[in-house]
Amino acid sequence: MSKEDSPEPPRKAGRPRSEKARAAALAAAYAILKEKGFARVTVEAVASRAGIGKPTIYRHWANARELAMAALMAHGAIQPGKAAQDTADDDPIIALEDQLVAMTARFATPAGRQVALMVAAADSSSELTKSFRNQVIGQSRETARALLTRAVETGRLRADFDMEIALDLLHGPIFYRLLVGHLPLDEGFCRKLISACLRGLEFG
Amino acid sequence: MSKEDSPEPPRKAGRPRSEKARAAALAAAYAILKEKGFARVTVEAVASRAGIGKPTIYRHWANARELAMAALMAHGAIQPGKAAQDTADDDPIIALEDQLVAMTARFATPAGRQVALMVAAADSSSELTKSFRNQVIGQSRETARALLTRAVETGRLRADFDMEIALDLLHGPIFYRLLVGHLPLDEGFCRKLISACLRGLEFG
DNA sequence: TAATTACGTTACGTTGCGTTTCATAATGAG
DNA sequence: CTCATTATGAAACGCAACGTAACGTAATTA
Repeated sequence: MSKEDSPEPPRKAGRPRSEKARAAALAAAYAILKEKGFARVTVEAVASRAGIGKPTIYRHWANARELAMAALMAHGAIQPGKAAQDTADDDPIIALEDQLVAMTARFATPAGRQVALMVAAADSSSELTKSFRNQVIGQSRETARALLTRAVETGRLRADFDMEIALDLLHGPIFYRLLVGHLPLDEGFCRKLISACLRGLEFG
Repeated sequence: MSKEDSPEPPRKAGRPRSEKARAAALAAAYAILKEKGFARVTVEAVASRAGIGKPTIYRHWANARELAMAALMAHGAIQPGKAAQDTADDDPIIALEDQLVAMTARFATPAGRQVALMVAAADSSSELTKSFRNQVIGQSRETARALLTRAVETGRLRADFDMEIALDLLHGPIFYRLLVGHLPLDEGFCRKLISACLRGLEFG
């Protein structure tokens, strides 16, 4: 259920799309992305570097932003790091902390900030955008959701909170500091944030 | 202490900058911003509409983004709404709720989303960006900070939390939903968010 | 073999950028 | 008053990238 990419290849008439050209475009886009940043991933630069034609790129993606998102997804540069699950302590709370700290560290870089910005600025109506959003933010949410659920089941947390709100509570402030940049986004902040989420501001 | 705009006008030699041209640019930029959105605020469009020259615009602002930010600030389109303070209940917690709900309502629009996106995407090294950020997010934070402080003083909240963390806890998730758009950003969310912040996820 | 579709190349028109040049206008200094 | 200084609007520039169209060619199905 994880890969229903092509239910069936209906094999139309005519010359098939070149998978080689597609892969070359993704590779070139990813290379430019890493070397020169998001703004330099232009259709013309990718076409030139990949040795393919511009029209071919437009046959596969709507514009350079979508191509950049596709390149990031294709190269798995957004994966939440399975290390989080390896490090998973018996205590789901500690595991949650570790996972959020790791996620923060991955995003608190110029490249990570660009990825977050791409999510924020992307055209919401595009299917590719939705996939990208799911990879960038959905993954971390699902991991956190599982840990919170386990924490509730083992009696470490109350059970009467709204799960989506809780996830926003944990992730929102990180995203906020990352993009607004009003205050530093470091591990100390991340840990204090989690602590505050758990304890709340009121008297117990 | 609120307007130390020009400590002194050092009156250099030569023709002075045309305040009329400056105002025309800001007005035209704001009009285009409202009518056609942020992306259409180009230096050429503003110059044409304002009846001024492109070089004049570049003499005042570094690029179209900064001009757009300046236009928004000049027209006070970002003010936090003093209504929040008027509505201020005796109970600072209720006042805080009202203020955050009002802020959310203002931002949960296409225009508000654009403003948030401008903050996120702006060049952090620019002074104008910092001013803009202060107007967009600083204002609401200061209001919330005052209310939280009052709530602590009147014994409604614990006093051992980190104020900046608390402010991020309240604002971050709103900003997050606004820009990521994974789930709706409405008043119900806003109120549940505040409730969760106050209570925390742990047992009391 | 014919129809169909994608390929890479090349070229096109468009938009917007940021800069330069120009003659002209407005100010302060001498 | 005259001069140096600086800003103005107008026009034009070269640059980059956009997205599209026109080719002739290659690959595939019917």
